[in-house]
Amino acid sequence: MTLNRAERKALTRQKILDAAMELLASGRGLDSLGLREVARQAELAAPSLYNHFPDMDSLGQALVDQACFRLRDAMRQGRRELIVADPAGGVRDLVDRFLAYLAGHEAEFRLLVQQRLGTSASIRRRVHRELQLLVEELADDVRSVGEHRNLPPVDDLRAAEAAVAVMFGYGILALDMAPAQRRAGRDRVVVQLSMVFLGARGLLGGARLGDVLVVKES
Amino acid sequence: MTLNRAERKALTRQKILDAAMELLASGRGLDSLGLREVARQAELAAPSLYNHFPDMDSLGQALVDQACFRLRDAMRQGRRELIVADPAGGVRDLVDRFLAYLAGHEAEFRLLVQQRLGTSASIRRRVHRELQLLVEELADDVRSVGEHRNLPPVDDLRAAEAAVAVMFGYGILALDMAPAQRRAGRDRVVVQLSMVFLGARGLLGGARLGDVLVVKES
DNA sequence: TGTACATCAGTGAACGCGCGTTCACTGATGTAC
DNA sequence: TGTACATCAGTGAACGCGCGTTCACTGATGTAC
Repeated sequence: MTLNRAERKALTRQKILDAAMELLASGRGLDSLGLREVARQAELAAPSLYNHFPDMDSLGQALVDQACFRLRDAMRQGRRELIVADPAGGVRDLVDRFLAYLAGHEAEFRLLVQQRLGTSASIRRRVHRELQLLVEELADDVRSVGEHRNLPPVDDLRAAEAAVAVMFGYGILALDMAPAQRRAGRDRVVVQLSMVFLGARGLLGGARLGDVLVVKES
Repeated sequence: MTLNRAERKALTRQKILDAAMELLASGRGLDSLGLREVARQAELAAPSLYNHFPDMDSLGQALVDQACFRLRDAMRQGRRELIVADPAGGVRDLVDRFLAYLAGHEAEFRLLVQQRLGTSASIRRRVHRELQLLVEELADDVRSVGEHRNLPPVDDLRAAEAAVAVMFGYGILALDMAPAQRRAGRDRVVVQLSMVFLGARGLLGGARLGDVLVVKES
């Protein structure tokens, strides 16, 4: 396992990214990271960072890219397992996947959510695009459930958007919770996503707000 | 209109807060604001700030307090007008109030949302408490609609939470939109809130995900 | 395989700069008599 | 009302500090022959 120059360089680059994530893990914001501070954490001389990133902004970009990649990777694990056979189980599974991601990638989640409102327009767009992909994948799942069960169609994109908003909203609160408390919130999110998906079917079925909905006899 | 010393001091304090908000309005984060920078914007000498705030953290607290106050103030305007007579109109009205708030208080909204994930635990709690109050007021409205129309009860707190999550999620996206585009998104949010509230009724009516809901004949 | 040269990731010293904070001071406002 | 003193919001100069960045340099790795 003797490495050539390019491989060593890639390792150092990753060491820098890891060092920056460690600093972010303490709750800091991307804007407040200093070059010297990251270098210190990575056990490198400050000027060395210039061999890998022209400035702190592009380091930030790289961090966000990495976090985006890992979010989608995590949310894809085990997708579409139960949902067709058991929509309610599918929602629970979705929430559990999200909670598992959150438990394992807290700092990255915080980074992504923070950067939806960050200073850099390009990073904001990057994160929004990533979340849009998440929404679209979820919408696909919603649609395929409906098709396999011969349910009336549904505005799946809107429903998926709302579902992601609910999950992320809970994720933000969960960052300040102890693990047990987090798990206790699971049912709450499951209920809220159920509201969204049930309501989405009802809405395209012609219901209006204020109507009483009942299960259709089949 | 000759002012005494305390009144002048209060004015200067507000001038400092306004200066800080102006800096934040350009998209900057609270952490990155410097004391000298704020002093410059407020047209004061740097040490003057110490006469009003012991440090930058407490200036941040004051900014967040102000933003919290204005958010609830704005969201209360015209509350409960239409909702009892016309639930769908009530949702539209809710969304419009939120969009009006957003249009008029962009920097404050950004500040609040950023600080849900900020460095200061006390500020995070402050914002979360404020949003919780917003949720509870909305839940009250949802409940009163149900009561006046003899609808089955509903998990109004959960529904209101989901609704606020959806609105805020849209608000974040809207910060990067032109005004016309923002208004165009109104219907999308209205649809999503309708999903939530309709689904909430269905859910407590015993429906499960995957069921088809129809309007109950009365 | 051996040798001479090129590349380039990482270094330590140095720079100028703006930061937060302190201090003694100013002068207008407020208070006591 | 007038006078003497106290208060205190705001100031300008000065401090030490860590920052981002530049530079010439080192020495291991890679390449050409």
